Formats: sequence, structure tokens, C-alpha cells
Amino acid sequence: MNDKPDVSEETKKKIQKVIDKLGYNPNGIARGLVLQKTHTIGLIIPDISNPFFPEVAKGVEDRARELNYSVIFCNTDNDKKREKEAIDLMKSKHVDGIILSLSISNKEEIYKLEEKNFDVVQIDRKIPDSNYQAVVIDNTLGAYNATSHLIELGHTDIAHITGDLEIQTSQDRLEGFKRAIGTFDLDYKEKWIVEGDFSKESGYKAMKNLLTLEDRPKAVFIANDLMAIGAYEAIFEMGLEIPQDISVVGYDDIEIASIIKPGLTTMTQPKYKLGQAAADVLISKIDNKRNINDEDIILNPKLIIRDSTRGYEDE
Amino acid sequence: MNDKPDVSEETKKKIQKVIDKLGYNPNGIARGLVLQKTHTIGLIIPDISNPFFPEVAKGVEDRARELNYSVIFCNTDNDKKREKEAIDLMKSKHVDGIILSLSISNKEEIYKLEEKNFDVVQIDRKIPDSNYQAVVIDNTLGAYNATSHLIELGHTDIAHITGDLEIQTSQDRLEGFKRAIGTFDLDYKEKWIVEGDFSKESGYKAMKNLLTLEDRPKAVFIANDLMAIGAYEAIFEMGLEIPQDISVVGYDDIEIASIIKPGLTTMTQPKYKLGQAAADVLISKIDNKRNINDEDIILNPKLIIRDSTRGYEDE
DNA sequence: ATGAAAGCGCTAACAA
DNA sequence: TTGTTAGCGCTTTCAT
Repeated sequence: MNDKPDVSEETKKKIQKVIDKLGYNPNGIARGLVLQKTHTIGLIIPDISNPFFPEVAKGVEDRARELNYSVIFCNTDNDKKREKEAIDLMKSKHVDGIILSLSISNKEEIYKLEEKNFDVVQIDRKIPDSNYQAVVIDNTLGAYNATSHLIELGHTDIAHITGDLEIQTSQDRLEGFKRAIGTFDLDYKEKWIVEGDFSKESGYKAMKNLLTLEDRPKAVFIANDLMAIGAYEAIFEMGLEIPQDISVVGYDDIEIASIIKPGLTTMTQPKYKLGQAAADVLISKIDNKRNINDEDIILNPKLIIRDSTRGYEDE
Repeated sequence: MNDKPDVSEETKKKIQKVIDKLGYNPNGIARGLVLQKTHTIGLIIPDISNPFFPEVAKGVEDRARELNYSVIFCNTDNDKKREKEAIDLMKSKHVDGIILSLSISNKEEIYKLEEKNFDVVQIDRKIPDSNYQAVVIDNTLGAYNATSHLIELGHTDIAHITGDLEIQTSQDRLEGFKRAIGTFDLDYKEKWIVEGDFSKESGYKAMKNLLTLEDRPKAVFIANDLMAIGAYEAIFEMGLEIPQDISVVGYDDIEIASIIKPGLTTMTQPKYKLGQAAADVLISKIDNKRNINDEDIILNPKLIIRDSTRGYEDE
């Protein structure tokens, strides 16, 4: 009997001796069978080799371990079929709950889970109309703050290079940009908003585009760092300097942002914290069935100021 | 009964209907209990947020899934205590086998596992004197090839910036360097071998060091890309050009290597393949107890030639 | 071709 | 305080 208060010290010691001698360790799976509890959670993510997720996974695993849970993990490559398989796997392994990030197109699986009353928390992206609690990072706010930084520096001619607009993230960042421009009563020109696709090359092209305009912008907010790197190239190629001729703000804070010259001002995302929070929420749901608070948790990204931005009038 | 040949088609269909209607899914944990088999493997790695491991983890998970296994993962942060806990966890979860990368100082755990006749494969680093099969990448060969590339380009004055020499990897790369120099009958100068610690700053310092020498080298092999980035800075600061004045080869092929100017020639490691191979080996061990081949698997890194190297006489 | 029963290793409930 | 027993959901064996 597991540490019950009514076992004599003496017996405990005796038992412990035998345990050590035989090298016995308890069979968690038999225990799981009778207790209907595996002390395991599932982690379903699109791609562990996308630099966003390892930190998240680490946060999940660290916190889960602290709370006495272990984690089974699955990559889905954003593939609907694999997402379904991953969920079925979690069911058959009888995990106590699941942390997942599904592709938007896969609502059905979420609904099925809801029907079965499974404990789930969504991370990074929330499926619209789903009832499960989500832990996400506020992209709109991030973009708003990035743009505001430029405005506070005195800039008025600000462009934006978006990500692939099919993706919600890009839409959110675009909206944050527009909102900042609006809040400060600047007007933005449609031609200063150029669509990219998150790749370095698309950043290069978009920037080239912007720089050949007659009234070219003096600052640009770019939806991710990789495109910003491409933009750097375009800027240098035109013989311009950062930030003297043009200020640039990226998004993501990838490793290169601090290494490249000039250091890239960018938004950093609380990835580890996201993982921790998700594990916290899920496990408190599991351990304590009443939902104390099932509001979504929205984490704030943070501005990292480096050398790629400066005031318009600083010169 | 699971797909036995002696069940009438009719019955099968009937059963299937009921299954679908009730939304039944089999309880893998009860099955595991009676079969003494969980179809789960453990993955114990130092740090998923170190860019080396996510690819490895992906390789493991992909291959495991193909072979019908799922994976429980643990981060250890190279902490002995956490390594032990992770192993105990795997035992209590009754995984069918473990893929792990332990710190060298933790031999005892490996030995204990051996005693218990557990299926294990080691990745990335092999504990000396352990009997478990390992899947590793040949650092000595990689360094040898990197250096040879420089020699084949016609260089004779070649320096080396090492990593932290407490770490086996650094030793291996140093040895590969020396071996290449020896094979081609060049002689190396001790002062051309400078110790760094894998950080960008140490690369900068070491390079500064090398460049202020009276007889400064015309080429340098650096034990990782991050230090190479630091070295770039030192080189540019001295008003020198890459590769005109000095050729540089790095190691790791981190993302920045292809983005920085000039593109860094470097060694890339088959990380995904490492993960796959480890899963292959482990699961074939599990499924088929006789050890077909328990030799270590040694994977070869590959040279990626970019713009940071050129022949000594090309000018 | 199908049904009944035993048992995997554990915990909870109960009896002594 | 300790010992005994039932049963978690499955597979396997044996009997029908």
C-alpha cells in the first residue's frame, strides 16, 4: 500500500530492504489499468524541427515532470491524416490529457474529442469555435508593438511585408500593423503593404519592390526574421544603410537576429513559457476536474531592440 | 481476436458495426499488461532546444511510427540525477526499449540497464566500455575531410580553432585535423592551434589571436559554425577578406551558415538519419531478439562547399 | 466457429 | 495493523 499512514515503520523498512534486494520496480502499466490513470500526457505538434517548437516541448516536458507526468510526443507535419492517427494513438495509450496544435482544417477531430469529454488544451493556434481552452501568443499585439516602436521613433512612412496571407498568423500581424498605424493617425499606403511567404527570398523581393518605389518608406515592419534577412540584402544591394536610410523590425527573434549586422530589432515569443503554461493548465484540469478558469491564456511577445531601428530625425 | 484467419467474414462485419456505433477503441494499456509489451520506446536526450536534437527526435519519431511504436521523451539537461530519473521513468512505464544519450559521467546507469538486459541504443555519444550498440556521427572523419578540403585547395598554412577540449567532440575534431595535416605531410605549428569554447566570442578572440601572428595562416578550420561567425568578425575587423585573404571552414551547418556573407563552407551532420537509424536498430532488436548485427553504426558528415574557401593560388 | 475461464500486476475494499 | 479478495480490459488456452 502506497505510503498509507497506518503502516508501521518497522514493516516499511523490511519491505524496503526486499525491494532493494530484488531490484523491484512497480509496474506502472498495471497500476494504470486499475487506477484508470496513466500519468502521461500527449503532445501533438506540427513539426519539432521548426525552431518554434523545441522550446515549447521543453517547457511542456519540464513542467509535466515537475507535476509527475510524462509525455508522449507526435509530429504531424500538419498532415490531417497524421493528426488523426496521433489522436487515436493518444486514446489507445489512454493518456490523461492532450496538448495539441492542429491544422485549422481539422476541426472534426477536435469536435470528436469534445464529445468524448477528453481533457485537451490547444497551443499556438486555436481552432475557431472549439470549446477547448487555448494557450496562444498574441500576434496582433506583437505586430502592434513592433509598429508602435517605429512610430515612437518618429517614423511616419512605414511599410509592412506580410507572411503568406493564407495563414492566420500573417493576418494577425497585418492587423496589428494596421491598428498601430490607425491608432497614431498615420495613413498607410496600400502599395506599402507587400505580401511575402515567410521565406528569405520573398523578403528580398518584397523589399526590392518597396525600394524602387518613388516615395519609398523610411521604415518597415516585416512579419518574420527570415524575410528581414532577405530584406537586408535588398537594402545593401541598393547601396542603402540600416538604420540610417531605413529602419527595420522583424518578428521571431531567431538566432541570426542577434548575429547579423546590424543586429535586428525584433519580437521575441515566450515559447518556453507557452509550453509550461499549457502543461499547467492541462494538468490542473486533469487533477481537479472542476474548471477553475477556462479562459484562454494569451501570452505577450516582447520587443527586443537592437541596431536596425533608429529615430527618423536622429541623423 | 485480432484478425485471426478463422473468423467468418460475416461475424467480422457485424462486430465492426458495433465497434463503430459504440465508438470503441481498444485499451492499449490492458493489452500491454497481458502481452508484456507496450509498443512504446523511450527517448532520453540532453536538450531538445539544442538545435542538434530536434531533427534527431523527428527521425526517431517518424521511423518509430512507421514501425508501429510511439515515443515517450525526456530532457535531462545533462544532469545526472535527471538522467537516472528518466531511466526509472522508462522502466516504470515499461517501454520496450530506450534510445538515449547520457553524459559520460553517468556510466553506472548504463551498467545497471545492461544487467537488467534492457534493450538500449546510445546516440550521438557512446559511453566508453558500454556494451550497448551506438549510433554516432564520425567527428574525426568530419574534421579530417574539412581539413583535407583546405589542403586540396592548395593550402599549406592551416590553423585550427578547437572547441572546449574537455568535451570529447572537440578532441575528435582536433584529432581529425591533425591526422589530415599528417597524411598530407604538412607540418602544423602548435601556435596555430587555438582553443575556443564553441561560443561566438571565443571564435572572435581566437581568430584575433591568429591574425596578429607574424606568420599568420592562410586558412582555418574551426570546430563549429558559431565560432566561425565570431572569426568572420575578427577577420573583417582587420580589413581582411574571405576567402581572398583567408579561407574558413566551419562545422555543424547551422542555419546562419548559408545566410551569412560569404556563405560558410562547413560540415553538415546527418541528424535526421541518426534518429531514424537509432529507431531502426532498437526496434529490430526488440522485435527480433537475436542480434543480427550489433556493431556500432557510424554515420558520415558531409562537406558543404560555399564561398568561404578558395584555392591558395586562385587569385 | 464460438464461448468460457484464467491471469497479466496492481489497488481498493473488506475481513480478520 | 495485516491478510485476503475482486477486478481493471485485454489475450490466450481450452472446451464446446
